Amino acid sequence: MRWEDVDSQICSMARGLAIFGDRWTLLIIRDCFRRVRRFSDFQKSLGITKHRLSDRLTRLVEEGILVKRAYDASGKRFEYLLTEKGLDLYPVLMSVVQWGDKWVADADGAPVVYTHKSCGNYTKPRYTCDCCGEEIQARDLEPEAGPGVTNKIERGEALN
Amino acid sequence: MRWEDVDSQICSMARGLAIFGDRWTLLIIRDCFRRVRRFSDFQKSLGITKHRLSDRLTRLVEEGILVKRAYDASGKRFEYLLTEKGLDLYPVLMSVVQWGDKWVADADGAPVVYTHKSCGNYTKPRYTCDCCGEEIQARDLEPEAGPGVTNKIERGEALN
DNA sequence: TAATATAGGTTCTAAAATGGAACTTATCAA
DNA sequence: TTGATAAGTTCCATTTTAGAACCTATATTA
Repeated sequence: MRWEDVDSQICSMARGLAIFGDRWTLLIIRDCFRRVRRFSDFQKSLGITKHRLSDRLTRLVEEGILVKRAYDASGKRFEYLLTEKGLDLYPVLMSVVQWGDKWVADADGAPVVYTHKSCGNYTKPRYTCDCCGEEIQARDLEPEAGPGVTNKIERGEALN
Repeated sequence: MRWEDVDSQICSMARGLAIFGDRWTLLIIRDCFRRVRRFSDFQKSLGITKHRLSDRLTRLVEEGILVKRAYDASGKRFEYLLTEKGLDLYPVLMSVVQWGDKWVADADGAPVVYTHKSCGNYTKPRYTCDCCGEEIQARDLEPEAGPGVTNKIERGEALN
């Protein structure tokens, strides 16, 4: 199977990764969360080639994760901003950061720490159950076919 | 910059993505969480070529995310299992799944739903502050240089 | 016992993606 | 008026990927 066809699966991970699961894309989005907005600033920050950057930004705009907006009167210089769809990727980034802090940071510790503005404390966000508030790990969950699958079966559709 | 050099940054995201931020790798890990263990089963499930799969599995073993273990007496057939380092990637996968359920699932809804075993309810895990329990979004956090940066500055080291 | 299937790969080739450098076009600043 | 900056595009060499064929060892079937 070609990578470009992975999004044909009925799988939210496959469809998400088809958009941002390749080289550079999530690092570009990381920079967006750090308020990097302009082509040349992405390039300096990432060390990516202009060609690659141009390609990735275009795709992220097509996918509705970024919007491209002129930032000066000439209308020829642009900035790239996260949409709501893009902002919703925050948990993805934070979970990568937390994994990295634990497993691949050097001995000094985490490069960045976070204060939770509303409670004023340093925080290490956790994944918790929205019912009972307990922390969630793989073994705590029991997966089961959801409507995205069962509805299709009821209608007698193939699941590819 | 070459992709293979991104892990030289003092950035937990860059270092994490240097390991699993390329095509296929996170989908292989997804399969591990679904209890896929054998070479041929990964191949059927993913539709990836054998060459690519072999390459990715080898790297994941080198990185300590999977272990390779013989599963029969001959010692010539193997299974790949998540280590603790690999199991810790669960929040990364779940956050991708949840983003995908919201933004790229088709109209029927989520392909998979999850029951929290200990409380018995369907759950959509959330990112919450480990101090106050509130849900966390990008705008709720104030990032700041952590020990991984400040210690190096104190010692007068360059930050590359 | 011979033939076939299965598991877990490796090798080969063509096509696609990437990295690096040079070039373009338009504004801006001295 | 000259040079710098921004936001790209074009070209080419190198790397990565997809697809198919091949290989080796064990297990199963005829």
